[in-house]
Amino acid sequence: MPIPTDFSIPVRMTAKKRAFTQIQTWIIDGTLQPNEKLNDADLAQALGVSRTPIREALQLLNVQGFVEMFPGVGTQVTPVKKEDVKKILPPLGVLQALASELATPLMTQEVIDSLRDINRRFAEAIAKGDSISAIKLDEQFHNIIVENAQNQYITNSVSMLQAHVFRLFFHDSIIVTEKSVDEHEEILKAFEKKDKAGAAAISRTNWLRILEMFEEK
Amino acid sequence: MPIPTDFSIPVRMTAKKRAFTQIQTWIIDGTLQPNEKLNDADLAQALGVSRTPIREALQLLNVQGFVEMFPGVGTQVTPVKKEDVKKILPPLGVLQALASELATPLMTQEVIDSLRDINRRFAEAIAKGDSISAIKLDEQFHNIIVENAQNQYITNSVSMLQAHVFRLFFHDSIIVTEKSVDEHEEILKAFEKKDKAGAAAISRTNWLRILEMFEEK
DNA sequence: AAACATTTGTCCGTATGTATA
DNA sequence: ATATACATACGGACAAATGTT
Repeated sequence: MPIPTDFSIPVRMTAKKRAFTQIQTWIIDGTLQPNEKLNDADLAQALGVSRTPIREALQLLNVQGFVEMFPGVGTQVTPVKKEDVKKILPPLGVLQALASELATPLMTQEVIDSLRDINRRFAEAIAKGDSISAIKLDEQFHNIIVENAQNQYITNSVSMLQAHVFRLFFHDSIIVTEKSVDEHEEILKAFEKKDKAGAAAISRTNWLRILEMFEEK
Repeated sequence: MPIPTDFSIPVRMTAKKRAFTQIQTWIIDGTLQPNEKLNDADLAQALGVSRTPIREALQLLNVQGFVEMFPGVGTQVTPVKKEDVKKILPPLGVLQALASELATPLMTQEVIDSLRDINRRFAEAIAKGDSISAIKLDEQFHNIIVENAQNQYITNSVSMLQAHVFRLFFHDSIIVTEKSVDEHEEILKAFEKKDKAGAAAISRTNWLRILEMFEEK
């Protein structure tokens, strides 16, 4: 298992946190392939730390579903099937819809304006065919809505699911289309009209449409 | 006679798992009070193990939101405010509704019958004023539905949220009422009619009603 | 301001369990 | 079946960071 050495080390972090972030990044971007065996001693050497923080990081990644641990046998990157997107998007959709609903009365014009700006850059990224940037901007757009719902339980659940979606997008080159741009704008208009139900409905549609696109392929 | 292979399921009871289960139980039932400081050395001695499995257990509990960790400073039981129930029930409600929707076409009459039996015992517990049993049966009822939705991402999110609900119910003696019994029966009838939308709607109502009850107090 | 006390974070050695020859 | 190799689980000691006197 060749472990890359070209990673940047953010300062002021514990070894555990560094290991967690780095390994998660490697799993999401495919550096560590699905089903790849994870040897804590090797990872420890690659990251220049001992096995303890690696073990702890792997356990957290296990809880989040990125690695599978078989006690006494081994640890490996969770295999990801393309079809998993069909299982992730429905719960993510209903949670995002709920977030939009709860965020509606709390939305200020400033936040809406900044969302509109992100959506503009999102449209540009799509026009340029820059899928990676587009996905990141899409994620950012929805994250801001979730934050404004001011509900930590929703934030936690969503962030976990979104990390998996991100990984799937990366692996299977799922593309977000121009249609999302219009839907985002519709969500913003619903916010401006304080239309809770509308914001929720469009949010859910926005996520489930990706699912439809996927099933057409 | 062939020897069954599903008897060795009792996964090796590791010290970490024991510590995790015990500490979580203590937090949920109030033995460990909100904001109480958790010293890993003390816990290690109390459970007769070293600090390592305690530390690992605390980190898992942290991910689930039961303890807060301040790096280099200390670890404490997450404070719970009664009002948190208002934040937990909405996401739990939409996820349970989604689970009901997805489970509808997969429901067999056998499962529905067993749910009806649980609901009967649920009604008995309420009639006897046995709130603890009632809550547990209510949880069991909904868990079976979630399992039958066959979506691991939903199962994970729900189980995390439900653990917190359980803790709140314990602390604040929130009571489930007879009305839930009828709603459960309505959900079962929707299953039998293969009415996805109906099952989802009633499921969500069932959870949000608890919220209304709470706000009336 | 500086040294102390306490607690957390990390390292590494060892024991235990698992799979394979 | 036994032995061997290997990976994990745990324990105990040291180092670093924080709050306090």
